[in-house]
Amino acid sequence: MTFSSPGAGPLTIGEAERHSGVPKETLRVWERRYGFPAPTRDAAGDRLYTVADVEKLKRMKALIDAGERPAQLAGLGIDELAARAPKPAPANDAVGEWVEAALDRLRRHDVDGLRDLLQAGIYARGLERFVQDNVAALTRAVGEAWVGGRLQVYEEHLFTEQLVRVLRGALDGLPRPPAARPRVLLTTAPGEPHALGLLMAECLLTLGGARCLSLGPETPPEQIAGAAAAHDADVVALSFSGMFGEAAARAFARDLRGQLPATTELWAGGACAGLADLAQDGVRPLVNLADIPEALAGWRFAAARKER
Amino acid sequence: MTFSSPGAGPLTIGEAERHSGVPKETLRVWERRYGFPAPTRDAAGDRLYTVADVEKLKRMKALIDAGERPAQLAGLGIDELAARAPKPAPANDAVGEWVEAALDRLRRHDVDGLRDLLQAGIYARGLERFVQDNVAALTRAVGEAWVGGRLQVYEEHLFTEQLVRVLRGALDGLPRPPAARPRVLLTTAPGEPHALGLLMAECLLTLGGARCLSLGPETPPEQIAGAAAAHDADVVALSFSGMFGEAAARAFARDLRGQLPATTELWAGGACAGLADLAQDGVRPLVNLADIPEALAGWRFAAARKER
DNA sequence: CGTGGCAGTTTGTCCAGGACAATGAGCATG
DNA sequence: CATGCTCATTGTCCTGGACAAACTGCCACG
Repeated sequence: MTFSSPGAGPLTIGEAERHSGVPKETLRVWERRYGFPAPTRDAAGDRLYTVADVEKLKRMKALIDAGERPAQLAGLGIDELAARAPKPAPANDAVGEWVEAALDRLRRHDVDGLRDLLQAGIYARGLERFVQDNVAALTRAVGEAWVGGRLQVYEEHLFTEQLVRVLRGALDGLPRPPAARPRVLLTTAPGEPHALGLLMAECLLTLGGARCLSLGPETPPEQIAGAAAAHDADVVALSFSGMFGEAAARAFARDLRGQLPATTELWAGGACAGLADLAQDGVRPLVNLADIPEALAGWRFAAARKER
Repeated sequence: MTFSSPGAGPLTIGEAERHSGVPKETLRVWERRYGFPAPTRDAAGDRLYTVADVEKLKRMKALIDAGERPAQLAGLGIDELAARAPKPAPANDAVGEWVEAALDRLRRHDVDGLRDLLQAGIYARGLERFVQDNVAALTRAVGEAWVGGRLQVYEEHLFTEQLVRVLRGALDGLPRPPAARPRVLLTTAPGEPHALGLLMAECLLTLGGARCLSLGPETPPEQIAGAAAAHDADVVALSFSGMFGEAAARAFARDLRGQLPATTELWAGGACAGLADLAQDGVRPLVNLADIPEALAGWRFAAARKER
């Protein structure tokens, strides 16, 4: 594995895969079919991608994950791709203005100001509404700004870091009675590194009186099943971001469902498309964050009926 | 992408890659050269790996990352692989006993007890010595226990999660004067998802009076350079875990060094082998955590001399 | 007019078997 | 003992083809 110089010089296919998220096989087949990317070759005949190639690949992947088709996208320029990005909704209400203020501080690199604004949001609206409204709107806005090329990658990293910090701090302040029910095991599938959704869910679940245990991201299914058994979990909750493939999410959830005892519920939430269809497979889809309190109430109702 | 059923049934080569961490190309070439793994085929001729194959692959990868060679390992059984794992050092001193106590709670799934023990360690020894001695020894012990098959993957996840929680909490309690110097930008290279080392470094740096800004893991080099410029960083600090390749680490550090202004120092720490050689490339290697206060003092000395 | 099934197209993943550059090991020489 | 050289080991990349799953558009039917 050589890292070459992704900043100035050309990247190998492996580096292009890591930086863009598009697998090697797919890069080669796109080249064959659509003529993009069209990398030069080094002395050994290995492909060399430019930074601009990788930048365009990232945009393409974001749009494909949002439902577009590669054949339509490959011929477009980088600015035309940005034009296809979903338009940022105008800021009309209070949350919208708050989101704009946060984005503004992010763009001006005012890290402390951003953190203060996040923290102030919690105090002003309470943690539950903050997570459900402000955080949800803000992460969407940041994602859209990134796809549209109005935000650097490092600015997104910075944003995530500050949000994690504030949410973790809030979570530490909540009471966590050890005997609370349901006991919820939180994690993501392998290949899904985004842990922010997990943290948001943990906030709402803990607020709702559940006992949360987070494994962090990327736990293999048999390990999830093992952990659920060891910790006597009533519910396993998964988070799938919008970047995660629909088919992969369904296959993973179905597989995990098969490995869990029938008495353990499986919940799945996040921005991933087609989540609602999971209901057929014995998985409870949480299409938006407001479904979490509902799901908790549902579990408690069922548990109470079983008691009798 | 199908996820199949890694718990019960056979896995495709892509799933085997995701679950074992060994790339597809390497799986095929190992099969050709060493005869392991020897997957069956489905009707279409695609490889089908068993769960046992993947389990052995995980162990092999762990040992290879620790310096063993694949040709020696491929012929061994799963128990012989476990026997090759480094022996856990006997617990003689106070830290050793504390580590044993923590491992014990982890194995008994006493999450609250583990967190209390971690927290108590901070109070008893102070954050600086806690991070330098206890956390360093504990993470090493957990890594060894995992390679030796004495710890499940999910137990390791659980451990990391609790440690992150406690360290983040401690960090929130530290004063962070906005004007403090040096200003340190923290992150890892793409392909290095482990953020624990980053968090430990952030603790020690903040204790040492530096102003830290963490980007979280996996920031591309040009983005690091951009962030360093935007935030007027005096130092960029990278963390490379033991899983990260030596050559890749060097190439990445050298590349980044070239993109940073000469007045910005570049520090690199972590368990990655061959880190010390980076000194030739204008990178300051931090071979163990105790080097961090030293590096800070060195920067302050140089900065003071420049003032005059 | 809506709905379900069917053929055609698009798309991602996998295969074989060869090649090569970088790393590490073993050995000879100063 | 240190340094340099050669050889074996190892991971990554190549080509060009194949195929199954998902999605499209179309038509017939209720």
